[in-house]
Amino acid sequence: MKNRLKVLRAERDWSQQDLATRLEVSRQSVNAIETGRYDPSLPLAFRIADVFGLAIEDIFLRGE
Amino acid sequence: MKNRLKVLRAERDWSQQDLATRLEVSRQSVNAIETGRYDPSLPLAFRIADVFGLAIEDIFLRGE
DNA sequence: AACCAATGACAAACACGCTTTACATAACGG
DNA sequence: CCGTTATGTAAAGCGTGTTTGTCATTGGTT
Repeated sequence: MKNRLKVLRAERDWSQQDLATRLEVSRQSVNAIETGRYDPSLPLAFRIADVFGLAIEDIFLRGE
Repeated sequence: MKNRLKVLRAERDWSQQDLATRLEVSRQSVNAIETGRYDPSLPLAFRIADVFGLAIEDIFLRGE
């Protein structure tokens, strides 16, 4: 499942560690999700959406 | 994570098995999600949203 | 009463999400 | 050159998501 995390981080000038801290997950989790190695759980997806102030559908893309 | 699956099924008069078939998952998965025993994966949450023609945020509730 | 559909729940097994620890690389400022 | 920051990846371990199989209960039908 593709996502726009890298771009959204860049827009805010956040490192993977910055985002991980805000989400209260490990940096490796952010990296793994961002590089598509796995998808976040639904609760984590909600936290990600909250951190960026967007809907889940605006961050994670249905394609593939 | 609370959800509105039971109501959404009722509105459409679908059994848990009907929904499971549309989602291509087991009936037990639908039942477990519906009764709150666990949350679906993000890809499954997207399929659920698609089946009902709603946004994930309109089916799964942030509270608790 | 007997039957069947729908629902809820449990167990065992396997795949996946997420953790920590660790290592490697590239880019930057002293 | 050295130290620091950012990123990608890997292994081991734990908890969760999903499956198949099974059982019990409830409500409706015949």
